[in-house]
Amino acid sequence: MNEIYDHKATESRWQDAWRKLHVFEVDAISNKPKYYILEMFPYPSGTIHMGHVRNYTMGDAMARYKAARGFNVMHPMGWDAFGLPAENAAIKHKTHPAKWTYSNIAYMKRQFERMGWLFDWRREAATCAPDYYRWEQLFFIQMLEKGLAYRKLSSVNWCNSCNTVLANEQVEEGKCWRCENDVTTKELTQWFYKVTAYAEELLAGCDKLPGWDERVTTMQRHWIGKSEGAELLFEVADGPKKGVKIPVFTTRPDTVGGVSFLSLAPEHALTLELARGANIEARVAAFVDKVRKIDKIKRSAENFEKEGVALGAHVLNPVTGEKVPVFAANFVLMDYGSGAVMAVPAHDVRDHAFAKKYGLPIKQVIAPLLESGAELPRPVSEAAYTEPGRLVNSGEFTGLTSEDAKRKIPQWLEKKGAGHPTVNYKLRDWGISRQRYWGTPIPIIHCEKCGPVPVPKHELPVVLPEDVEFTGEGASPLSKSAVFVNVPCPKCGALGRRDTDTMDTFVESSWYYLRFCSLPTPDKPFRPEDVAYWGPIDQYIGGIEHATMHLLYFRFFHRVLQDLGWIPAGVAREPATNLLNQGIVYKDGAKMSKSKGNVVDPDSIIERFGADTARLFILFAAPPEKVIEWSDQGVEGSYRFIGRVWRMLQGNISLIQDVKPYAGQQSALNHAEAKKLRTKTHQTIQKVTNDLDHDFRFNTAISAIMELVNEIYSFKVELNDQTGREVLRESIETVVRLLCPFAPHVTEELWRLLGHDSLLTLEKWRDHDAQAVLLDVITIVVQVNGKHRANLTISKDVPKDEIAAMASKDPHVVAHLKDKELVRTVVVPGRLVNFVVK
RNA sequence: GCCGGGGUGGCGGAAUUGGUAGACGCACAGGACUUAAAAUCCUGGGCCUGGAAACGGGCGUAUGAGUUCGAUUCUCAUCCUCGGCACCA
Repeated sequence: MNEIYDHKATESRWQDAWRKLHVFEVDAISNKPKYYILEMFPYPSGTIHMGHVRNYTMGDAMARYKAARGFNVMHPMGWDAFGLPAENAAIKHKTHPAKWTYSNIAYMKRQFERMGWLFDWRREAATCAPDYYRWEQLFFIQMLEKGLAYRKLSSVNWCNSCNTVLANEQVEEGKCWRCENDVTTKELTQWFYKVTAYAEELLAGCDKLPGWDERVTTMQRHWIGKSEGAELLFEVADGPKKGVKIPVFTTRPDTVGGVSFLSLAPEHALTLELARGANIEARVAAFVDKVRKIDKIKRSAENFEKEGVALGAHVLNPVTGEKVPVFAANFVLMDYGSGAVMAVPAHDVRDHAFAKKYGLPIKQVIAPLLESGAELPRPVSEAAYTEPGRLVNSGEFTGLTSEDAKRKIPQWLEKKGAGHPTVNYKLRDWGISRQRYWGTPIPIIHCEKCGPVPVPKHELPVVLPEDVEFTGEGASPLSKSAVFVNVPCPKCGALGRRDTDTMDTFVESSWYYLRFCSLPTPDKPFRPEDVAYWGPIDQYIGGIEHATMHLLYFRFFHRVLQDLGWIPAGVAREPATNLLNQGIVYKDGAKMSKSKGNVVDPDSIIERFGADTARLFILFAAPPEKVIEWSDQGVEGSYRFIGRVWRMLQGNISLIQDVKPYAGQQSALNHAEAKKLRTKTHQTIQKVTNDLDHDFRFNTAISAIMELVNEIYSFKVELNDQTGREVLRESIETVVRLLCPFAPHVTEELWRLLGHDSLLTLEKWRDHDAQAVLLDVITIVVQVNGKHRANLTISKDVPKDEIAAMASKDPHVVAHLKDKELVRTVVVPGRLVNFVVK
């Protein structure tokens, strides 16, 4: 008997076996149902961290389970290999980003193997390979042709530390998502992907994703930010721009009667125009200049002091015909709606503050609909009343409810050509240009005569040049490669200049799941028939931090590629059916991070306790979507459990090695202890199966197996008890089988010690025996007035009406029923009896 | 401010969706084995309380109400907490 389990030798031996047998290599031909499981691929930073351990252990456990359940499981892996850290490392170590990246990939791939994670490595892809990004360049050109990619000068988010532009999604609380540097704004000409073209569809799709974490769909709904309202036209009444109509967007067209001024964004094209020639022109110009100098991020903070300046001009209220002044105001955003807002101080908090500050009229047009007895809100002269209500002081619309007026006023204006109902979104187009080297080159040549010209498709890929120096200074590193930059215009042949920006790395991760569907295909990004077979992803797993970044982009890209014809029309419109967002790994109350110095290195855990221990701990410590607080003692507990399972088999091997697992009927067992153990065994199968089928409750699945192990420890059997030994063997084999997805190495070894020649990883799952899970003796809870007073152990066959009679005889119950009047008896079959007394 | 989660022992967490609250694990305590320790195996435990013990009694799932024979679970209010968005007109 071998008391000590040698995790090091055992784990590497089985990893070798799995590799040699290519166990997780699958093809798109099978009579089994397909199951595409994918974890968000990692950035090859150098070594794996605990977040990876959690993410990929969950994926691996699911993949192993689903394969055992008879699915044709595709579980691929690759590398999100472009990005800034490679460039920074290049600057620091005087090496090339590619060299750094590929050596990291090699190391991390070994770590993946050491964790026992099984993938179909034939499908591996690194996004920094020209064979990968060339397709992205083609998609770019096709999107350009369809108007889904375009270039514009705009004010963009800029990170001074990363020296590059950031998408809106990459700015978190005014800071860079990567380096946490304060983000500033810059005016730059950039390439954009037109996500807004899909705004409505992406929003509607959120309702059709029942398999997604609701936190994510909620965040995406908010991010898309749909507002229904109206566009109203205010005509300029005086000055040089008399007659020009200024559109404003409002969600409250019912309040239009209360407009007492119009506010324009300082950047609005009309702001300076309207003031032209008036004696206040200089003041307005100074104000605009001042506001522009303040960073947009700071300016858009809610508590930023509201300021404005009158432009001298007036506009006509399209409903009342009233003449109201126009202001420039620092809180009006140029990039939402039309950059102009109708101000209704009586019913909007910001307008109210502004009107108070500048002494502008506050006209009430909405009166609260008060239920009797309700308190009157403060008068509008003191505070804005922002709730809906009934219209007052609104001419022919007086008396309508807000709800009716919101519909009727835009309709009425539409007939007069002064407005119409409309919808606005907060979602902005995705700025994809990055002023960095280590990314996909944007396949464009700028020509003085022809403008931006796409690189002809047959010339793709535009490969990243090698002769680039990494200094960390100045503009795009690519601009320093003369060979790269100076090329003839594909249209006119004159000397042009390549675009020296690269694409946001989120573009690569927007379609890698499609690439994985095919084995490497030199002439295509992927084969449509493979995508038709494997798509969509059945189970996607990754961190919630991507809720409004990657998870939004890849929903967009999936639709674009389907509309471009790359994805067959029959494939679902959503890329992933189910999404699990694993929680973060914490230590000492904070997310593990190098800067906080609270990182636990997975290698050290593998070394000391083995991969199975690491896997078991990370799955057992908390439900998948919750934060895990790292606990060294918890890890030791998982380690102990593996040892306990090992000894359980070692200690019983002489009793079970020459018998088969019990294969008879449950009813044929007459030994009470054996019967009990077998019931527990099959209940455990049922419980674990159920936990894995519903939301992957790994933690409770593992605790159920622990219970079974405890039960086996207390089961005693004699050598001459053949049936008892068979039941014991069945139980022990069950533990090994059920534990395999979580702790595959030790269970593979135990399977071999049980005398099997097969790989446990390739063995089928077991179904529970429906007869065995039924208890023939059940415990009924007996309550008096809802208080637990006794337990009644009876045969499951006792008829309902006899149960109460039996329960009432229990001495404890008798004591509580004494001298009381029995009002009612509640009997829940199989569960409880409750005597209600007075 | 708005939206969405969530408050259960010393800790991580269970509880078949209304039916024995605290499974399983950690930590702790006691015992066995050992010259000893480690490891291992066994036992114990929500809190208060009566009893030498066997065995009872009361209170308990953030707080307060409500529905119900019965509430961690449903309803309302309050407090706290985490996450997201945030001058979006």
